[in-house]
Amino acid sequence: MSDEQEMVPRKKPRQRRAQETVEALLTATAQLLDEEGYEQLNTNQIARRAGVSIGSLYQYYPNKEALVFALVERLADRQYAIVKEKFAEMVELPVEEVAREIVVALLEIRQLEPELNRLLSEQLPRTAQFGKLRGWLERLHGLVSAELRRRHQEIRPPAPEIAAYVIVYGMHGIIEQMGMDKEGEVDHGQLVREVSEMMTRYLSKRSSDDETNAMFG
Amino acid sequence: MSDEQEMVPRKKPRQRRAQETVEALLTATAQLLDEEGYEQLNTNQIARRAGVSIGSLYQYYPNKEALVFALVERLADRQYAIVKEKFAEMVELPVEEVAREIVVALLEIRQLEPELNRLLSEQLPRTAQFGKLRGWLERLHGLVSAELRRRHQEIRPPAPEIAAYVIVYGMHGIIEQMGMDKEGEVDHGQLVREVSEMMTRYLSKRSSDDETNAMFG
Amino acid sequence: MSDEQEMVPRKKPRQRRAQETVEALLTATAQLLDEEGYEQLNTNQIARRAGVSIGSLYQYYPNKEALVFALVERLADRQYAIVKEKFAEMVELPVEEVAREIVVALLEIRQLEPELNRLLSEQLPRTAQFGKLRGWLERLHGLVSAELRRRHQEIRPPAPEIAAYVIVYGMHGIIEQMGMDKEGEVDHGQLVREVSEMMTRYLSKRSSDDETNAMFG
Amino acid sequence: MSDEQEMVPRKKPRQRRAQETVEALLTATAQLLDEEGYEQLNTNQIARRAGVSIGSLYQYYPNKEALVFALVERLADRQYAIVKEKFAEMVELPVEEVAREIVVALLEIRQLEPELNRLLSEQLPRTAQFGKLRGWLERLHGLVSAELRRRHQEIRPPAPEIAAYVIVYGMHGIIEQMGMDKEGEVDHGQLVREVSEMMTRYLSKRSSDDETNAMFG
DNA sequence: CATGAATGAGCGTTCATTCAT
DNA sequence: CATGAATGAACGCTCATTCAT
Repeated sequence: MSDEQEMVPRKKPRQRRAQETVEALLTATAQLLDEEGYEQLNTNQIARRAGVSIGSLYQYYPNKEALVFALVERLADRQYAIVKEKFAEMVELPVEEVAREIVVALLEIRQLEPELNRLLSEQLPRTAQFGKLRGWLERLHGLVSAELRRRHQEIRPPAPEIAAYVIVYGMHGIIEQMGMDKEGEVDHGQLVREVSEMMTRYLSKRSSDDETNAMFG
Repeated sequence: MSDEQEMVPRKKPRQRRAQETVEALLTATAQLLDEEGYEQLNTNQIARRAGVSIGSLYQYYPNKEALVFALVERLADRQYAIVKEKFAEMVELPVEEVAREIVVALLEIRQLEPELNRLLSEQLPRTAQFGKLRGWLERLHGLVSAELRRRHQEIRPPAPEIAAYVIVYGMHGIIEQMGMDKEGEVDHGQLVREVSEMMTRYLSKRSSDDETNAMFG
Repeated sequence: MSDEQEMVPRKKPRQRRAQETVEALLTATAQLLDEEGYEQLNTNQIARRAGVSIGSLYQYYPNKEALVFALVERLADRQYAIVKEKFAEMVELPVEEVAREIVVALLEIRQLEPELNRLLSEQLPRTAQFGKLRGWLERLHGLVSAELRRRHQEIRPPAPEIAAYVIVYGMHGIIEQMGMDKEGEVDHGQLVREVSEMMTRYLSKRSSDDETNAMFG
Repeated sequence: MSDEQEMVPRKKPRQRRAQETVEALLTATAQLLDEEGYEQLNTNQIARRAGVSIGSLYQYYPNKEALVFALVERLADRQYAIVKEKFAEMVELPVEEVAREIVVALLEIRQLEPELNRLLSEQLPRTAQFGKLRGWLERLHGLVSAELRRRHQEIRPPAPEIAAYVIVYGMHGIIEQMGMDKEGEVDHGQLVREVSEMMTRYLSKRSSDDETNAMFG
């Protein structure tokens, strides 16, 4: 249906003025995506808002998908870069702080561009063409799996992939909802503490291995 | 642009033949939503696929949003009905089993119509117009909050709303990802056990009350 | 480049008013082809001239090629029908009258719709997509070959295919030019006589077989 | 729309590098005319194929018509030059050889650049703007008329203009079709002999002067 | 009520052409 | 003179919607 080629920019901007044109197009795309939604988004409108002729738009992007894809790609790449960096700093920390660090890192990432994040996850279909939007979660899952495997003696959960899955996608569900909350509806500070607590408890060897029986002794 | 009125069917089908027409339209809508995506969806195509004239389609639905909205509404209502029923059964159970029951209930709900669920959460924007798609989560959050408040003496977390938030949206994040997993990629049985463990531990009074500091003494 | 499908009408007009729409479109196509040329021809203009909405045009024809193709096809079919009929009448005639009859028939055919004929052969590219425009000449070549073979004892030329080729395409070249002549530039009556003479002489067994030597004894 | 001025190159290339640019543009034009057809032809594409910037193209030609016109003009001029030369050699020959010589000359001309010839007569509209493409035929008609008038005592046909018309356009029709034949479909050697025979017989005083009636006594 | 022909606003996209660098 | 970024008129075509039959 939509070739890989259709997602790819048509030509790289070489001159500075071309770079500015591209920047204006992406900014306008983000704005209109917010105001109108993905479906109503259209190239004529984007060009007008960007103060650029429709012809120039088509010099650089073959269609609106490609523009949105560029937005997604930029964001995903920046977010994954941050995740990787955080993980490098994490190797030295005790496991209980790791849990909290992941929570904080995911929040920070979301805060990097909260509007764009909200926008893209609200408006875009979660289809293959925008896989990168969620794709960085898979990469994060890989990192967390590896880290948990490295620390398997310090933690409880048997299979690192499963534990990482629960942590990454569970936290993502919470954070995504936080991104949709209206101001003051929920206390995000408290939420962060509770999410950390949940993750820490989940990873902890303490408590009991035989779960509920021991829980309420 | 999308008034509340625009979402509402034009008239209720009274005769049986009319009921069949509506059914055919909704089935065709679901099929084409899957095959083409929300954006490409169009009324002429839906009518053709349903074996119904375009004029007849407009007898029952004023536009394509209304068709999709009907799909969403049906599903959301059926899902919330199940949730309420489960909760009625839950009041008698010990708290640790409540956690597990919620997990199981959410999975069951997702399994009710897994394809339609995947379809709708993949293809539709998460905007106000399709709020019902996520809206039942809010209602679930209300139910869980109430239940946790009722049991606040049995559990650890201080604020029931916060705890319910963490549980509901965390689990939803995990289950949504499970819905996207390819066959055999992850062991869903193990996942269910681990998610239950996580929720149970999170609610448990044991371990530490003063959070992580006390956890690893 | 251009699929066979692209040439084919989208749907057959069933109702009378649809038939009128199609007729108006083809008439407008012919007019504008004359006024503007094939390259400048465009669907919006055709629809406007036909007094029909652009949407209706696209209900019946997928693009301008298909419209022009329909024009070509109609003409080619009518012309070939005439040729076949003429040939049926010709079987009884002596060979020298056959030559004249072919000349007259080709002229009549051209006179059937002289403007449309001029138009199409002036404006259209002689590519595969409009092959039918010249295609009927091939069919005519087949008929003439067969007739000459049937009469091979009455005529001179050794190979009927070659003779038919010379006659058909030679005459076509002359008639095509006649179609382009401005009024009064050349005496078409005289031309017809001379062309007949040429063809008759060409087919005749008389004169000499060893050509030029005997010609001017 | 297409002023005479629009057909004319903007400036003559003086330096050698400029001459190469023009050459590259015309070569690219011919290639793309073949690959895409006249309608799809466009200046951006021509410039790209020629390895020249679009700005440079517009230094030399004001539009795509001018490029194609240049191609036509070159060919027409070269072809007419050959015709004139042939005719100069022809004045001494006996009339029967003249007929054969014209056939041979027309074939040679067509063979001069068979691809370009096929291309241009296939792809271009036969309208005033490319009149030169057929225009040399008119000039040829003039030459043949004059030659036949000069020799009117040696030949049969009453009016030299009519005879020249029949000969020139008849032969052109045959030769044009030969240019479209697929390899091996028809024996071109035999065709040339038969065409010569036809023309010779047509011009010959023998046989009958009073046309067909006398032919088969 | 069902049908499907007709409508036309409006988005998608191209490409001839200009002009600052 | 060459370059190629930018322009925007204008054509291609779809699809939601209406309405006569």
